[in-house]
Amino acid sequence: MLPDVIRLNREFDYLVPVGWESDGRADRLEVGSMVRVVLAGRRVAGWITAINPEPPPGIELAPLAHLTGMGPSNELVELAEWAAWRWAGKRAHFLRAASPGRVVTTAAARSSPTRRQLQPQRTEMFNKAFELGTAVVSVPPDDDSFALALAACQLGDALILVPDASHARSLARALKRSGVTVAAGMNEWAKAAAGATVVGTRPAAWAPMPRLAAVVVIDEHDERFKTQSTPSWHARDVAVERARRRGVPSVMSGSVPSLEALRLGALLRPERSIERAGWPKVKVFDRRSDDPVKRGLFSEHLGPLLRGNGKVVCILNRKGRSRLLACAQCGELVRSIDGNSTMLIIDDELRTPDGSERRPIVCISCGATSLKNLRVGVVRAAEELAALVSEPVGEITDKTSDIPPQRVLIGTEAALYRVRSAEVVVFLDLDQELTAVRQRAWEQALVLLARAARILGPRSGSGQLVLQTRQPEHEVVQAALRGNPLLLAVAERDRRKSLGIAPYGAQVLVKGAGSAEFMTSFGEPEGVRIMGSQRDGWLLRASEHAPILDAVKRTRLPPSRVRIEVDPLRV
DNA sequence: CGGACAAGCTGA
DNA sequence: CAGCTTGTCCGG
Repeated sequence: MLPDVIRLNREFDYLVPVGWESDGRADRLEVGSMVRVVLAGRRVAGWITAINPEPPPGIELAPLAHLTGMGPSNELVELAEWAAWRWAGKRAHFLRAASPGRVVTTAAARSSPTRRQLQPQRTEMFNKAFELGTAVVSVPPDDDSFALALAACQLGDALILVPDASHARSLARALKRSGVTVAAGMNEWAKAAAGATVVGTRPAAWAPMPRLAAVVVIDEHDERFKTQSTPSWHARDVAVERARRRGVPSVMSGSVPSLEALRLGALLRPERSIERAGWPKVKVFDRRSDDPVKRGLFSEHLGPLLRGNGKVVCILNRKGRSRLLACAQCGELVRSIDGNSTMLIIDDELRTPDGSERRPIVCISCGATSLKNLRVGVVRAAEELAALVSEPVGEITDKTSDIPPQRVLIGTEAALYRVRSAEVVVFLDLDQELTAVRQRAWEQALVLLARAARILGPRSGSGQLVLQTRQPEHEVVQAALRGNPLLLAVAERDRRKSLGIAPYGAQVLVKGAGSAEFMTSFGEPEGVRIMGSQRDGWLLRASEHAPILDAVKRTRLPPSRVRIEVDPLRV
């Protein structure tokens, strides 16, 4: 058995108490069962990881103290071992994730609803996706994913992951109406353990699925699938690996296919005309061509557009503190030579955040020496916007619970998740998203645009997406403009390949008080590049995960804290 | 992780 | 040398 003690991370052998044979407990005991034992004088919880192992010689075994209840299946115990390797965590972390929240002694009886004849909405594309084994399907931004989920259910019990709890609820309800037996994520663990289709968010990747027949990951690009705390595992990757091991198909869907997904499976996309029709009309306002004197947060073309009748949502993300500089003369953003990072004024010169490039304070496109700071607070922006449209403006942030009644709203990206529909969505400062210091900044920017597209509706409707930017030629802008998310994927792939970052290379960050000690024990394994002291830690790089993760697994953990982050979003 | 026990430090 | 702190080892 493996104790539920993270630092311990070692298995111990115990005897099955004699009494358990007669009262049936021995029959319920299997790999994954949750038990309590006495270890070094104290009672600890843990999981059975092997039955009848060869105990080490010369040790007198103690009996198990208590059979708590059901736990992860044998299959999930093995998957937990893989995940512990993949994200440099401990098995106990993942076994916890795969265990029921409350004690479960027996699986619920499998309810067999009158399996109404399903109305198959199986489109050609989804069908083909399941035949491929592992596939990515590109869907329009406003796709509700019901058809894909239903197609999966027709193969048998399906594991269906969505990023959002309310989406999970509505999808579960819709599937039930179609006659599918559904368990709601880990909350209905016992029901899932009896055999059901599971619909849930990130934790549901670990739901018990005795008759798993297919895996579906909806909006696979969504960052909510990745945990914030260490080990920060990704539910999409867990679910796809789970399907692969089980030999069942997995299909990932989304309107902005991630490179990770494209690496895992083959891409299926609708005809271009259909794909394009799913995105709204897009207007791009090039801020560089605005009157340099009056240039504020709003393009001069914006006023007439916003004074109409429909609902308007303006997005101004305050997230991140990075300032953005532009030439006061020509409006060009101050960027590095390769254009990939923005520059800031440090010690009276321009520098990239990593310090690799520096130059005097001069605009490279026009030679002017006066720059201006583009950052504007959202409160101020709301006032200016109210003046522009001559009516009150409502504000939405991540703390807003009720949507303000005003016709015109301004807010952070949270607004895109609150508002259901709108006539116009304006990204007041798209450049802020495009230049954010995150590895997936571009992908995330397009995800936001897709989110906006969802509330605006398809091209055939009246919704309009407005982008204010100084980089109208940027792939993110072009992808939205043409309703072709793959335009960005292609550009991103080339960029990441050349930088050697995920999924075309592995990066592991080692931080914390014990990191120096850890690195001594880690050594210098073949195929791993060790980049010295990044801030307070080390960055390990390799062309793939295995050389780093195998070595991490072999490395002894020092007593003081070490934080190991696999494929960090910020480096 | 947390307990056990050993080696090291302090003060009378 | 008791009494306490700090370090290292180990659990079935």
